[in-house]
Amino acid sequence: MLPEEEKESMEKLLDQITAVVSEAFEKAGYEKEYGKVSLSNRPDLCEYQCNGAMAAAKKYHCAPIQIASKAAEELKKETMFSEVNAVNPGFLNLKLAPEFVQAYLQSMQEDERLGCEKAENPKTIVIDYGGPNVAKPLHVGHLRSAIIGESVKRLGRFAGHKVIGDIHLGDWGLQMGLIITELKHRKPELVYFDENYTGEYPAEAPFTISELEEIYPTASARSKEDEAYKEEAMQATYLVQHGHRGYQAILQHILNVSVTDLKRNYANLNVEFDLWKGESDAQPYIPDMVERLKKEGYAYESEGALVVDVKEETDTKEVPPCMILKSDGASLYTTTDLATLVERRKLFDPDQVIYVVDKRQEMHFIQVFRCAKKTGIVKPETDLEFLGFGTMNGKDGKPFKTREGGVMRLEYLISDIDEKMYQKIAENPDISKEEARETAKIVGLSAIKYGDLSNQASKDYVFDIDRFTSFEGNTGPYILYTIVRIKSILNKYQAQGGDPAKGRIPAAESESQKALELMLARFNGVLENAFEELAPHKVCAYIYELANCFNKFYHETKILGEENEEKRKSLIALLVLTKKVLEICIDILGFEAPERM
RNA sequence: GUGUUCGUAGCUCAGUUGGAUAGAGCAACGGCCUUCUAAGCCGUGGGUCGGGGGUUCGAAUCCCUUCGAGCACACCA
Repeated sequence: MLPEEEKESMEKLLDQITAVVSEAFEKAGYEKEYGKVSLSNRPDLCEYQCNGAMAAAKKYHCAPIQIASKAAEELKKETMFSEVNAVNPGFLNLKLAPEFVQAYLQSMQEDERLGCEKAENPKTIVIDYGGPNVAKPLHVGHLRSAIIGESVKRLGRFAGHKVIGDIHLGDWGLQMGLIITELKHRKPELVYFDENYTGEYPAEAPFTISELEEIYPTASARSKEDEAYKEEAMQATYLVQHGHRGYQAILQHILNVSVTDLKRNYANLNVEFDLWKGESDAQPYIPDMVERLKKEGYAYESEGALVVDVKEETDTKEVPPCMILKSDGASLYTTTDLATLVERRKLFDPDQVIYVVDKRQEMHFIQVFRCAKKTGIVKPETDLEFLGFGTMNGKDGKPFKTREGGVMRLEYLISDIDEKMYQKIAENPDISKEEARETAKIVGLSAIKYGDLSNQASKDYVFDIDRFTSFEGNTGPYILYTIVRIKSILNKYQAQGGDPAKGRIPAAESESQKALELMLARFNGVLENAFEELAPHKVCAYIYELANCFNKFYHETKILGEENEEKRKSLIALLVLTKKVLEICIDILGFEAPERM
């Protein structure tokens, strides 16, 4: 392999400033640690600030303003800043020179990754998200896991890690027995129920997806009233889990039919999984795992069940033991999750496993994680991460329901929103009906995803269709609208014979342009931080601010109307960069922008 | 009961990990389209950061306490 050309990595803007300020502290006779710089929280006074002098005052027994002033003396020699002020009680207020910002953005523009470094030591990360049950339609409860998980996956990939998304299907347990039982009652003549049948089973499933979606709730309801029926279902569950040929063939049909349907649904959400594994895939790993836990003395019998203690001294509350086998010897949720970790280690040897699941499952994962660590199912250094999300509530603050009080099917929710979006877009007479339909889908998805992702994942949030489809303010459509505006200008520029790729970033000439450029410069830092904290909402907050900055700049600045050709070119370059940053960010959030809207 | 998360404008949410005058959007009111998309921009009003105490130069943020809400507490997933 040829040695790659050594490319100078692009240090984040904040780090560059901090380095210079730290040096100034050192030159002034103070420890450089005090030179940490942060974003200004008083934009009226400065762009960046350093509060270190206040902390240093104690150590050096003098007034903070003196320390700040001395550091400021040093900093005034730097060309990086256009303004350096020490103000009471000891703040150091900084403004960057427009030329410095210009140069920074210029190197960002020339870098394919816009100044984001790839991780030097890429990690292998498995993300467990989605988690739908087969034979049941997706409902709104599945929305958050899919949306958040997808975004975290993309954040990780963009950071240069090897990220594997696993849907982790719920394809094991009583539900399978219920479906088989109901099917047997309805169509006892099927070969799957002929115990003497030894031939090949049909390739065609004996049911469609809509039948399947009806069979399960029917069976589930009946099992709650009919003891014998439930008994039968449990027996069927046992048989399918212990190799009954006909039943396993049905299981395969259920899986195939469901997965086909799920793939279609997730594709509509722009969500993709690398792995379509399920709970059933982990089953083969259970016997050996259980055997080992027993042999090595981790697992013991308690009240008839097989458990592993996972208490820790620092616990502020009782953490019940992690149950490996029920008293009847059957496996359960924890068993499957542990076995899945065994499988994942064998197949991928991940450095990190992230579970994007409802936060109410936290206790379960505490137990699983501790048990996995304690018993060596995962390596000590494997990072097991619980990314719990809150409930999606309706306007009344209670879990989201249909008007009738039932669970809202995801498909219906999406088509509702698409329809409202279509009405709005169809108002534009220049857009054909077909294009309006397409655009409505794209914009609708942005409304749903942005509405979700702009909230902190861990908190409950209110899903208000009216608000999300009104498209004003801090919404996905607002972001898209901003991108579409830029596209429109760039298209016109090209139509006039201009080449958007040609220009160089300008030095800011106005307040609004400076603000826009400073915002663009934060890009790499924001993405890095968002991934570190597994916090897509920080990407949302960033693009919202960026879109605000752009729209203000747009409003004040003639771009195509700029007479000076060189200036016009460089303004276009600034638009191109803004567009790139916005597009990368929305791609990470999992949606895209239309050509017009 | 034990533990845990949370409580910020009428509503929905941020708050850069302890900094200066707590910010957005919606809703309300006012202004800006013969000129690059008005799904936009500019402006006005709206707050005891649930209450109380503490830690310190400095608290929405950390500690204690109290009130209120959600959630979880081994044979479901």
